[in-house]
Amino acid sequence: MPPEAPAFDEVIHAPQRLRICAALSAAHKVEFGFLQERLGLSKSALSKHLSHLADAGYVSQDRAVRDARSRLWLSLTPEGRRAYASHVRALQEIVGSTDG
Amino acid sequence: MPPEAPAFDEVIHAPQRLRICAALSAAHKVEFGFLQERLGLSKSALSKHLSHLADAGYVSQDRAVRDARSRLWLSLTPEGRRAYASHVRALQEIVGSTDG
DNA sequence: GCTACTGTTTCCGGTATGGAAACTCCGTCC
DNA sequence: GGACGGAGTTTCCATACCGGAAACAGTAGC
Repeated sequence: MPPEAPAFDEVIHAPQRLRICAALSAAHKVEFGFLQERLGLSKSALSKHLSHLADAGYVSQDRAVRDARSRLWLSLTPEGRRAYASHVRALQEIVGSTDG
Repeated sequence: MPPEAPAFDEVIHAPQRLRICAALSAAHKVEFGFLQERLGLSKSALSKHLSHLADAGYVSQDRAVRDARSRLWLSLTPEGRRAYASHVRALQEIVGSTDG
């Protein structure tokens, strides 16, 4: 199966969501609190970004108990992985030969 | 001189401005009309984005006559090139090992 | 001066963004 | 079971961004 054409995705492109997707793409699951601390976001801001990504079908949520507390675990859906990879390709296409 | 640390730049990151910077980085000078057609932007939108970049010191403007018309030529300032390259590095750092 | 073309600025409506605070849920503990 | 506290969510609000349309300004040529 050939890779689909790069597609610039405004939902993913927003700075914080790009970071969120990058973090999620590097792992199977990531805890809400870990993301929050890593990105330096408030709970409400992170929650809103995650809702945004979930509405797009890019992120799925799971609850699990750790340290006697229910916690939220996030992961990219297959569609989310595709969209993220596609967006990264779109970025690479835009910056082209730019020598970072 | 070692390359400066990657710096994520919100001014550059906006989708259209990222494209503008990419286009400018690939050439010495680019005509307003060429940019407009290439990016599919309205005159006002492009003008505003260029003002934004110029305010940040990233873009310089030059007027020259071609075909009996005064036209605007745009180019990245040295600072603009640095900031753009730095932003691209920041993006690469974020997406990390993502296989585009 | 008048016209035509190149950009710029203003006006306006729609939307994104983020912090603070109120609120919901749920597991723990007594 | 009821109180407590942590984990996220939603609401409220204020700010900023964004883009189209239209009015405006500057310049070249007649």
